Amino acid sequence: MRDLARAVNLQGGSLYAHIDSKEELLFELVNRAAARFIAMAEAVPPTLTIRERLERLVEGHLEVIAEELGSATVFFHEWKFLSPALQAKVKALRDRYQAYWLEVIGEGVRRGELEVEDVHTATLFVLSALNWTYQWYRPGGRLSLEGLSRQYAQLILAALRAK
Amino acid sequence: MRDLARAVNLQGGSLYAHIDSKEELLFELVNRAAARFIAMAEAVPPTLTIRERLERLVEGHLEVIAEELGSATVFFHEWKFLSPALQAKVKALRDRYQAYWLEVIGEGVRRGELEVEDVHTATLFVLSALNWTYQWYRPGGRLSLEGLSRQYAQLILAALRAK
DNA sequence: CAAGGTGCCTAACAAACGTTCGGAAGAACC
DNA sequence: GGTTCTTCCGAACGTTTGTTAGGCACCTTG
Repeated sequence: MRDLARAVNLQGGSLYAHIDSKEELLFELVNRAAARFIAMAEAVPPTLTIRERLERLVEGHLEVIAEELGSATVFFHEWKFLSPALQAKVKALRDRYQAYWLEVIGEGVRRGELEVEDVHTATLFVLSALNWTYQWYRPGGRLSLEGLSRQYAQLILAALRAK
Repeated sequence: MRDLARAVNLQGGSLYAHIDSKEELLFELVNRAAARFIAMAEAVPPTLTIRERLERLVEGHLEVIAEELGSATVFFHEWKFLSPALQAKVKALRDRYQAYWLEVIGEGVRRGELEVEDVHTATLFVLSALNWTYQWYRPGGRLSLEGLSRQYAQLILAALRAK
């Protein structure tokens, strides 16, 4: 907390004029990150083809991670340290986001545009590959965000056997 | 440290009859996990087909994660908190493991059995998908380890456009 | 101008942290 | 049989942790 305070030019105790607890702060951060993922996903028009929707989702997901690498790291790691009540709230958002992906992939399979053995496992596979990028992707690195998005979309569409 | 001590029926201070520091303990754990991944990979006979080698690597990777979910979690998260010197040692092992995967995938591409735009990105993609499983896979869950391995191998081979 | 509110400080709190130390009890070795 | 070694305890150390409290300076509002 004293580190956070210093980062905004305050003394440790002064933070508590603005927040109630460290946990509230953590929740706020994690919650905002989750909300960004959902907002991104729900902004993708369902009228597009499955392929296009997936491409947009991949790009959007990687964009959110890239734009706030710091928050993303906290988002993926520290939500476990929230109280059960707050943890449940975050989990609800996460599930909603995952359900969105599942829905898109499921719809693709139903239309015969994708082909996977199990939609649930396939969804987890895709999100796993995307989530882990926060571990190694660094803006300004060898790979641009656009390049990464394009290649990842390609790999994911191939994995889902897109026609 | 007091928690760790209690887990082996000792008092906090008594641990220090056996170890030098908390960091040494963390390094030991992280190092062993890394070694397990490498040992698994290097036990896969290079005489097999590319497809078989990848299937074995996928299964092996998921097995290591599943067998020590706790260690895996620490391995993936806490290595960042080691001193630069120890961090470098771990990083060397991790790079060696990644290089092994890169070599197999690269060889597959060279032989025309796989087809990817960039071998390096494809390797990161595959390892990303595999690594993240520690976040959600739980033994005894909906999906058996065998089922998961088989499906993941299938998804990965499709992503790499295996012939 | 008085009154209240806001924003921040310094100081302190209790608890938890990693670690050290002296000593006690038992096992192993000459 | 005495000595050394090992294993562990209990207590303490200095630091860091999240958080609270009292007070000062400033701004806003009646």
